[in-house]
Amino acid sequence: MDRVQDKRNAILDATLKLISEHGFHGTAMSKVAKEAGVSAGIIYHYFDSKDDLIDELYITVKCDSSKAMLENYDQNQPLRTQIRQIWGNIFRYFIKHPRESAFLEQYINSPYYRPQIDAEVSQYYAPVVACFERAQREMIIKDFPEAVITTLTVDVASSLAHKQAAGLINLTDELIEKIIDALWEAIRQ
Amino acid sequence: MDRVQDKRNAILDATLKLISEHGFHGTAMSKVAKEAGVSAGIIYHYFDSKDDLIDELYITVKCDSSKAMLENYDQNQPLRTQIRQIWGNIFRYFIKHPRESAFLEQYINSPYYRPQIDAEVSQYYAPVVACFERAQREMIIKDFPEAVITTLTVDVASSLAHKQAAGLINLTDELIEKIIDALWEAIRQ
Amino acid sequence: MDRVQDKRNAILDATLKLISEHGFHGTAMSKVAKEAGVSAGIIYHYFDSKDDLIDELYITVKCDSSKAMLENYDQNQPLRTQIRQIWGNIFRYFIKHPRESAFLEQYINSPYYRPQIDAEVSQYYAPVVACFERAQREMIIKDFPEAVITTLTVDVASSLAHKQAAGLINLTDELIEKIIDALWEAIRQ
Amino acid sequence: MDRVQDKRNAILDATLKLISEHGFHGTAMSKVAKEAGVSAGIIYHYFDSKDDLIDELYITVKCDSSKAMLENYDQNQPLRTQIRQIWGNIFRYFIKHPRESAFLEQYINSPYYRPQIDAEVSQYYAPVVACFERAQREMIIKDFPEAVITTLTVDVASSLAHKQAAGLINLTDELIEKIIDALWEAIRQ
DNA sequence: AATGAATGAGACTTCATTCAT
DNA sequence: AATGAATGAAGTCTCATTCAT
Repeated sequence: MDRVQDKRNAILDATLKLISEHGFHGTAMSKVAKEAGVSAGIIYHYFDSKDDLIDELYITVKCDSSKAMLENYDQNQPLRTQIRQIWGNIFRYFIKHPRESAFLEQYINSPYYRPQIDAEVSQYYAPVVACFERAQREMIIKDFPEAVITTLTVDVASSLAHKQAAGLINLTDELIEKIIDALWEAIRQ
Repeated sequence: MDRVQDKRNAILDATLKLISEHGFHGTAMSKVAKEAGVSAGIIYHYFDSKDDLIDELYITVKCDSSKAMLENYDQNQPLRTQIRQIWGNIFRYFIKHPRESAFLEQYINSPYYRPQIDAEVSQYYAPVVACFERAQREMIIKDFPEAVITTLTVDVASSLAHKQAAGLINLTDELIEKIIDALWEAIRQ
Repeated sequence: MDRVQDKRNAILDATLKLISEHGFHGTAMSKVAKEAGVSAGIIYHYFDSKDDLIDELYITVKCDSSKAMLENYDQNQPLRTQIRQIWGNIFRYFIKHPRESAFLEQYINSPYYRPQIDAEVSQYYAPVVACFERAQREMIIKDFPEAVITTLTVDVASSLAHKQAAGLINLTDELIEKIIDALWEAIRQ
Repeated sequence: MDRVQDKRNAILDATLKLISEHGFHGTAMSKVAKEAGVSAGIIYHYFDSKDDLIDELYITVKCDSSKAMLENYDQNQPLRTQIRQIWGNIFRYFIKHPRESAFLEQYINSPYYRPQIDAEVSQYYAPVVACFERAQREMIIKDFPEAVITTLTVDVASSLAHKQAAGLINLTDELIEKIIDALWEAIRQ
């Protein structure tokens, strides 16, 4: 069982590495196999197809990032503190995981992405969504649609992390704090 | 002369349409030719390779969008008005041009993108950059690096337009105004 | 193992046949595949490219012909007998193997040929070279550079075999003997 | 008329240069046009096809080399002197004209070559052939078929010139004299 | 005579997927 | 569960040749 999961994960890791570096098109299944240290054929034992492998990778990364968003999350803190904690987590996650960041951006902007796939991972986001909804009900933040909130949080963080990885910016802790301050000003009421 | 540009543009248009719908990998040169109503071979008369075609399309779209940013731009208005005008232009451009929006996002997040290519189009951005720099010198907006400003303007607008095109959000004029208000709060000093 | 070599050899054989008949340009990879009874893709499992396939074929044929040169070669015989034996072997080889002969001539006179590639097969020629060098040291034959000796042996034989294959000449055993006699007169001291 | 011949010759020259350097396959008609300073279309005004162009080039080069063979040829000299003169001419021609030499070798060893094409140029060879036939009748040289004589003269010279051009040998005047001496020993009776 | 844009067949090569072992 | 040779469709690109101008 464990060994099985190891091999499956090795394949996912190899795929993540190669796609983040060379894109979907630049990532041949044979290269995934070599990078993962397995045979080309066995990938099809764990995944139905290349598309399925990529979808599964998306779900895996999305789950990981969702969990990372809630690190040190404390519902007893003031909502402003909670939201800032989530933001900080998002920023740190993407900066620490440039591969995941690059992969997610590619995936979401590619024809692979179908909104319905997010239904499978929405449960992991639930606490985050709930937190923002509560803040809206309590009129602490503005009444934007969820998609706008996501843009101002996940997408901004991912975009900045991407620029960091490309060397276009140097995101120090201090700068991150300033950006979080700014974003807070944007959504607070 | 005119005819030559017409054919070149027909190829670029076809490429834009197909890539925005089916991605880089899903866009075969033979399909571009068919969509543009030309033979497969002639594409290579106008462009060195598929990569070159895509790079040229990026530059073309980037120029168009840069020009659109400065529509009705009036340097005699207050800086706050100038910046809000630019933002409005960006939002409207991406919403009106979902193909360009989708293409740009795919391009930037793909291995095709190399920061150096932006050097070729930076001149078109110059007035926008100058506007924000002036606002920073006059201490009207916060002293963020340019990349952060770009994220909070172009990237946010592009991301929202993308969600609009996917049906995840309904960007009314009123909502756009509210988002611009919020972003202004984020960067104002 | 054996099967692997079989398939590789089938590809080399098919290439030899087609190139000797239709030239490099007239030999498409798809035709090689059909002639060899394999799929088009598998050729690239055994060879990097068409160029590599052709280079490998050259090395293979060169090795074969080198070995053939030394058939019944006996170092204890007088040097004159040794040299005549080698010449006879060369003539017989090229006449018996018109495909190899035609291929070698095409290859050597094409842009494929780079002198350095012969370094890989020079070891097989070593005994032949050594034999002629000994004959030069013992002042039995003239002191020509190696390239001249090669021309008067391999190249003349190849050229004659080519004409034989084209029906321009009828190389009987008797005529071959006479030509060998003549060549011996040319190089003897 | 003159201008017409100039353009035709420019095309032939360009073809000779490119084929001698890059082979038949590496010589596209568009490159010939560019090298000759003419448009791609006009080539088909002077030649029926690429194959025809190459055949015409062969005939042209063959005529030139045939004429060169007879330079300073004097029927009143002893036959031995006449033959040595021809040989010297051949050697000098090929060494001075490496492009022609390289082209001829490629052509003859390619599927382009059909023995019948030589019928068109045989008239130019006639004096040379006649010279060797006379020498055979007078029993000054051995009674080899014409093809063998050609091999020992034209082919040997061409082969050596080719090696000279490739830097594999240094054909000094002295060495050429020695090779001619050797070849004379080969065919003399 | 001349141009060079245009055509389209066909070349080389890649790669997702299968299957005998 | 695993291998990796094998398939063959499909992709990018080239180029001999044509033709409107």
